Amino acid sequence: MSEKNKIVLIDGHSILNRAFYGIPALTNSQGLHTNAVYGFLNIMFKVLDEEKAEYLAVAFDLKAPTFRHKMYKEYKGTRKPMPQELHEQVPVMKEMLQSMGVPVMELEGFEADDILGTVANQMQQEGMQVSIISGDRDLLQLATDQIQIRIPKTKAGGTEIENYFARDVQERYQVTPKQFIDVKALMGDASDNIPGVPGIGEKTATKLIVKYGSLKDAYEHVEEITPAKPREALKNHYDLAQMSWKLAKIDIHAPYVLDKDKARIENLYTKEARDLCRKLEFKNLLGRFETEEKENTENVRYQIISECEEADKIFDAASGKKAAFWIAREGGEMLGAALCFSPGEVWYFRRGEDMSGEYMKERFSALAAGSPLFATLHLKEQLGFLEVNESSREHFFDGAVAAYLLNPLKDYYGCDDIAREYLDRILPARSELLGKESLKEAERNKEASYLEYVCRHGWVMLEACEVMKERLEDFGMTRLFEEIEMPLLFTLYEMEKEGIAVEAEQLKAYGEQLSGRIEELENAIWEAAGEQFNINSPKQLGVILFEKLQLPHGKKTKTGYSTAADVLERLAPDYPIVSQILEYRQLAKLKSTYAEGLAAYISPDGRIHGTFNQTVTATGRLSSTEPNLQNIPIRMELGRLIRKVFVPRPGYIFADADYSQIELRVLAHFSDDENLLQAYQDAQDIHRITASQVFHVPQDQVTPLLRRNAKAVNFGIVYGISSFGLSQDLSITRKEAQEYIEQYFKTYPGVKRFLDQTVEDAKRDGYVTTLYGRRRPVPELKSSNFMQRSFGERVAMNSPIQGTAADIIKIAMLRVSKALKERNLKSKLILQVHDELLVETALEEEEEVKQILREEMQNAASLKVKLEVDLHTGMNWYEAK
DNA sequence: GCGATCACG
DNA sequence: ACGTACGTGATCGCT
Repeated sequence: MSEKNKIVLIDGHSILNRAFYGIPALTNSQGLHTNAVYGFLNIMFKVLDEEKAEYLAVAFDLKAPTFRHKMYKEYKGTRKPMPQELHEQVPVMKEMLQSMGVPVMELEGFEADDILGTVANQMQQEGMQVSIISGDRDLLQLATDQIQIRIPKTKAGGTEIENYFARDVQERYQVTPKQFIDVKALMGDASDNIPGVPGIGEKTATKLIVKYGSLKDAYEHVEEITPAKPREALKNHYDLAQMSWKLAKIDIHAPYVLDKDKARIENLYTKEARDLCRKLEFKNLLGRFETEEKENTENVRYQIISECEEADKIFDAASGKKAAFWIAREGGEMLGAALCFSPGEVWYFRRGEDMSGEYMKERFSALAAGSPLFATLHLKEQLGFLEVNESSREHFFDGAVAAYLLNPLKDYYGCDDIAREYLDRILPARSELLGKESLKEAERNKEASYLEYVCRHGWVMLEACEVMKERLEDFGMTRLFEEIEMPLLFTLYEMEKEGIAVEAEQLKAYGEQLSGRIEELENAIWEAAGEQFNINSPKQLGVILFEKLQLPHGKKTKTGYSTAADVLERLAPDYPIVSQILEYRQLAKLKSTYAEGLAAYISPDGRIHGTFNQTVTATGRLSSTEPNLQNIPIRMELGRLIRKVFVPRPGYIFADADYSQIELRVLAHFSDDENLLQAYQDAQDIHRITASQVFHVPQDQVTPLLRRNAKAVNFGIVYGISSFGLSQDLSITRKEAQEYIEQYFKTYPGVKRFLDQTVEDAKRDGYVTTLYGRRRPVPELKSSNFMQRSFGERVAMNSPIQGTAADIIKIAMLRVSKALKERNLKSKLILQVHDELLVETALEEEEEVKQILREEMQNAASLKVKLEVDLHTGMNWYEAK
C-alpha cells in the first residue's frame, strides 16, 4: 500500500550523472547510449519499491543561465559540460518519464536544486513526508524532520542509499542543515566554482560554524578567531563569503508550484513506457510490466491448419509466390511451421496425426523450389527439416544472416529485433510472450502466445526481407550476401552434419593420465602452501601466494591480486610452487575443457557435431560452439596430443591446409607498400625479412630474438599497433616499443599511410569495410572517452584485415566444397579454423583433394601478393598439422 | 550472471 | 592523464 502523504522528488541530472558514471557503457542495438537512463530507472524503482510513496516528480536543470550566473559570472553550477554519450540520454530520460506520467519539473532561471527545495518546502507545509533523491550533498541543507535526503551509492553488491533527516546531517557533519550553507560559503565548492574564503577548507569551516553558529556570527566574533590565518582570511574576504553563501543557498521560494494531481503515481507501467523500454532493450525492466498472455495485436490473421487436405490447398495457393516461413522445432523435432505469402495472413501448420513431419518437409521443400524468394530467420537451424536441392538454394533468404551483415555488432538477431530495426514495429520479446518456457511447453500452456510467437516470423520476414535486401544493396553488400554468406550457410550445415570422429576410449585414457599428475601437483602445492585450498580459485590462490607466502605481487585485478600466467611466469624461476601451479593450471584446463569437455559431445555415431556460428563475430569470422572446435590445443606439446583423438573414418585420412600469414598478405595488398610487396615476392620467412629490414641486419644474421621481435611487431601492426601493447608482449619498455614501431613504419611507409587513412575514413564514415564490402561499424570512434576512442582506432585498423582474411577463407570453403561435389568425391570439408581447412579425405582421393585444396585456396582471391597454402595429411589431426 | 583464466587464430 | 594489443568460447569460483 502506498503512504497517502509521501512524495518522492528526484534530482534528474544528478541521478543521470551518477548512473552514467556508475554503470559501464551500454548501448542498444541501434547504438543509442542507454546506461544513464537504465541506471536512473533502477534507482527510481528501487526507491519506489522501498518507499511506497503516493507522489513522484523529477526536477531537471535548464540550459539557460540562472540567477546565480547573474550574481557571479564564473559560476558553473548548472549544466556542467556533459559528455555526448550522457547528453543524448537526457531527452530520452524525459520521454521515459513522460510516458510513465511522471511530471518533469523545470524552471527558467533556476536550478533543479531550487525547484526541489521549493516543492519540498511546499509539500512539507501541507504535512507530507518528502524524500529527495540526489547524488549531490549540497541538497543536505534541505533536510528537516519531514524532508529526507537520500543519496544512492554504487557499492559492490548493488546500489545502497544513504539517508539523511536533519538529525542525521548533524550527526554526520556536526552542523545543522542550515549551517551546511555557511560551511560551504566558507570553504567554497570547486565543482560549482563557488569561491569561498581562500585558505579555509572543510575542517576549519566546520570548526568555525560549530563554534559560532553561523557565518554572520563568526564574522561578528572575527577577532576571537585563532589561529591568525583563518582570522585574517575571513576579515579580508567576508564579502566573498557572503556572496558564496548566496550562491550556495538553495532558493526554497522559487516561483514554482507542483500540480499534485499530476504527480500522483497512477500507473508507471504504461504501454508507451513498455514500448520505450523495449526500444532501449531494457530486458530486465520489462519484467515489471504486466505479462498477461499476449494476443496478436498486429492485425494479422493467424490460421491453424491440422489436416493435409486443407494444407494442400494453401500450399497450392502459395506455389510460385514470394513467401516467408518458420519452422517451430525443439530438440530435433518439428512442432509445426508458419507460412506467410500475403500480408496480414499467416498459416500455421500443426504437425500431428494427419500431418507428418515428412509431409511438411516435402511440401515446404517443393515450395522453396518454385518460390522466387523463400525467406526465414536462422535457416541453418531449420535445414534438418527441409530437403534443399542445389538449384533451390538460391531462393532462400535468411534474415538473420542479412541482419548480421547490416550490423554485425548485435548479439542476437531475433524476430522482434528485425521488426524493430527494419519495420519500425515494436514487438514483445520472446521472454515476454513465452516467459522461460520452452516452445513445446508454451504450445501446451500458452497457446495464443505460442501462436503469436511462431506466426509473427512469417509476416515479419515477408515484409522485412524486402527492406533488408534494399539496405544490403545500398550498403554494397548484395554480392557478399548472395554469393558468399547465403551459399556458405549450406556448406556450414553440411560440415556440422558431417561432424568429426573422436576416439572416446583414447580421450578417456588421456584424461586419466592427466588426473594422476594433477593429483601429484595438487599435493605438492598444498605441501608448499602449508594448507589445503582450492587451487582453481584465483581468490584463494592470491591469498596463499601474496599474503601467506609473501611473494611479490604484480598487477592487480578488480577483485584482488592477479594470478594470470604472465604474472606467475615472472615468479616461477624463484619459487617452485609457482611453477607447480602453472603446470597444474595447464593440466586442469586440458582435463576439464578438453578431455572431459569434448567427451560429453560425442554423439552415438562416434562423432562430434559442433556448431559453426555465422552471425557472431564483429569482423566476419566464424565462431565455433558446443564444443568449440576452433581452439583445440596446439601450441604446447602436451595439449597438442589431444589432436590424436580426432581421426578420419575408416578408409579415409585427413588433409589439412592452412594459409600462410594470410592477414599480413592482406595488409601488404591493402597498403600497396612496395617494400612489403617485394618482401612477399622473394619470401619464405616474412618475419626474418621484416627483422632484417627493420633492424638493419643482413638476413642471415637475424638472431632468433630479432626474428621474434619482428614477428611481434608484425602482429602488433595487424592488431592496430600501440607501443604499450607491444611493450607488454615483448617485455620491453614503451620507449623501445615505440622505436620499433617507428622503424617499422620507416621501412614500410605504405603501411603507415594505409593505417592512417583507414582510421581517418572510419572516423568520417563511422564504419570500416573489407575487400568484399563487409562492414563493421566503429561507434567507439565517437566516444569522448580516450580509452574507448583508442580502442575504436585499433578496431578500425584491424577489422578490414581480419575481415578480409575471413572473407577469403569463406570463398575458399565454397570453392573447395563445390569442387569436391562437382567431381563426385566422397571427401568432405569438416572443419574451418580461421585460416585452416580440414578435409576428411577418402584414401583414393588424396591427390585430387590436395590439389583442390591448394588450387581453390590459393585462387580464392587474387591479391597483389600470392596466397600460400601449407598442406599436410595424416591419420589424425595431430599428424596432419 | 560475471570476472578471471586460458585454449585457439 | 587516460591504461591497452585484434577476434573468439568454455570452465571455474563466487555472489
